[in-house]
Amino acid sequence: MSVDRRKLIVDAASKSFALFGYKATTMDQVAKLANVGKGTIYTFFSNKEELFDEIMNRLIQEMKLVADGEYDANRSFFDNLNRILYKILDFREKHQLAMKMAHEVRDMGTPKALEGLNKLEGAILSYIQVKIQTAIDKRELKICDPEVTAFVMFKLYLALASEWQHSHSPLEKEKITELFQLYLMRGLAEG
Amino acid sequence: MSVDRRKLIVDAASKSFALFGYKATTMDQVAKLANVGKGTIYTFFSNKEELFDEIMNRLIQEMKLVADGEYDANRSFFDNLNRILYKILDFREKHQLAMKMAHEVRDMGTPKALEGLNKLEGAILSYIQVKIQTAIDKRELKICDPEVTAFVMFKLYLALASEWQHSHSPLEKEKITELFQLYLMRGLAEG
DNA sequence: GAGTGACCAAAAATGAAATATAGTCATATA
DNA sequence: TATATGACTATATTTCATTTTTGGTCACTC
Repeated sequence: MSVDRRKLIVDAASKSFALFGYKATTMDQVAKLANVGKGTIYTFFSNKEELFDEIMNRLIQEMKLVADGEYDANRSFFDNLNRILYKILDFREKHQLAMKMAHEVRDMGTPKALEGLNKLEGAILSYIQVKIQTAIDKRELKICDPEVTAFVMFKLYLALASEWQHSHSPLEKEKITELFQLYLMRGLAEG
Repeated sequence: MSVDRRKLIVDAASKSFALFGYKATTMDQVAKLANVGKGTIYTFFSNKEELFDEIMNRLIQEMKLVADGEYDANRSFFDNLNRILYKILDFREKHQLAMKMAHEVRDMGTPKALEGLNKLEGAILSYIQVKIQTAIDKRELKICDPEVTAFVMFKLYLALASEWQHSHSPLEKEKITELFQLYLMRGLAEG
């Protein structure tokens, strides 16, 4: 068989969405980047949104894979959290798509980009939530609402890994995992 | 003397900025609301921005007053934090200006609204930062970077008091202070 | 029959004319 | 004569008709 045209399209679209965002990525451009006729895209995806969905689902799946690959049921919640966080922070490039979506939502309000981000956020939150529930059952975490706790962990992650650098120099990933431990796990109270 | 025209203007502008935002508040409207000729506004404020600055400074000062009024050097950092947080959460109406600014920045990107919000955020952050440093010196808090810690506390506050309700029913203010204690102070780690 | 790009309708960008707004100042008022 | 004012102006914003771009189709090619 000849080259896998579907993969060509998905790869080209991935790059384009991450580089230019949802709106600024045109089907003509994707076709040209993938060295494929525009009509060919529509034999695999019924519209632009479906193509975008596939890319987002891939990102989500990839992050799950990274997390699952690092997760070890025999280790403690903190240990797993630390190592997964660390691994995820290594993927700053992979974050580029999510970053671009966030930017686009912020300064253009593209609805499809917002939808994609929400889906990603939802996937991350429910992943964390399950791990939290497990840790509570194992008496590793204090009793708490897993949904609120997952939400807080995610927001803390965003604050340290992304928002902080809006007005300061970025924190090292070692620093971020360390702060995570201090603030959320051990707590600030002395003694 | 006749009625205090300056106060009339500031009060009218306060209401209008909180109700309609920066951009949608016109000087004509403020003049009409204050029952004052438009030219009169310019005898007190050299332009719209200066009028807005005065309103923001009043908000900042008012919040400081609330915080300082509740602060008691003899009590613990946690105790003070809790009570101040509680008091601030009571002022949901007073937050309306800040909320409106946040909305306006989010979906119109008005630069002056952003500037105002940043000023408010900066004031809050440096206020918290000083209290944190004091608490560290008193060995009430573990040693930590007061700037990052103030930032994290502020973000946690925003997450619980504002962002959470974007996709869930709002948390009671009792719940918010309780979660603050759990996550940041005592920490999630069991045992 | 898988792959294509010229083609079309719909959406978005453009820009010029119409409107609204910040800021001024000659005049009114007390 | 101090202060207060609103008609006025220059600038910024909105509107809207026109042009351009783009998502999606389909008759045709290889």
